[in-house]
Amino acid sequence: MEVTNLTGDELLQVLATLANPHRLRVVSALAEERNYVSRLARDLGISRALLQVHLRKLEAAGLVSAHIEVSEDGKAMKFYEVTPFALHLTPKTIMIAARSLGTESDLEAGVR
Amino acid sequence: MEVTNLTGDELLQVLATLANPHRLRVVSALAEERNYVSRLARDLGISRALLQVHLRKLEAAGLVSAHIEVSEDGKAMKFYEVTPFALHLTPKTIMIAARSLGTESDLEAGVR
DNA sequence: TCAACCTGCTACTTTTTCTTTGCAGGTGCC
DNA sequence: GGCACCTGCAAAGAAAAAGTAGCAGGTTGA
Repeated sequence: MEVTNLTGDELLQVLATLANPHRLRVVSALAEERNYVSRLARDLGISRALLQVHLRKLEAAGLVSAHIEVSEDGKAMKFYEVTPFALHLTPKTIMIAARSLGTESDLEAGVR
Repeated sequence: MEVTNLTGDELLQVLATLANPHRLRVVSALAEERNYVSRLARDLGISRALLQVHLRKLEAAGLVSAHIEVSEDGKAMKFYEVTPFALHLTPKTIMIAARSLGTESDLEAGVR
């Protein structure tokens, strides 16, 4: 995942997703080891409901991925892990991404 | 400006600042050429008041800098330019930054 | 059956961010 | 003086994001 491969809107989504302390901690925790929702919530000291909201956003931005796994004792557990990504943000890379910002959407959105 | 040199809170501020289409466009425009407020607002097609708000945020995050310049005809103009920055965002760099997240602030904020 | 785990969702409130509006100051030129 | 530029700020309304609470489902094992 490279910044030069992202459209402006995608970059925007990734930035907005990372711009949150909880989600930064989630990425950090998952970078150390994959984990399942309930345990991750306990580790981070936040409610499961809140964690789920953040995980959904991270997944939507493509920063983490999940899959169900059934433990030995039959519990269905959802394991999350980080997507290996590398965003190189510089004025120049932002310039490139910004070219494809909202362009089509502007037209669709009925600015006329 | 390197991500590994930033505290978690500083990284958070930079991310939150960049996570906005207007501000992304501003950085992009200033990456091409420095500019003064009124003209930049016209170029981007947004109001001057709105631009000023965004410029303040960008400046607070250290992404742009400004200085007053007096034109030949005596007008005081505020020129902005981008700060050369390079943020390399990967799960690992985020892990490092996340260690210093909210720690002191938590104590200050009266969690005691 | 009940407890202790696992998952999911959504309606609602609170908080934060964004944007507009309107006012203030200044200069030079016709 | 009036107009065309330049700057600045802050209150207030509108929109988006964050967080909570409460409900649903499932499994194993005592």
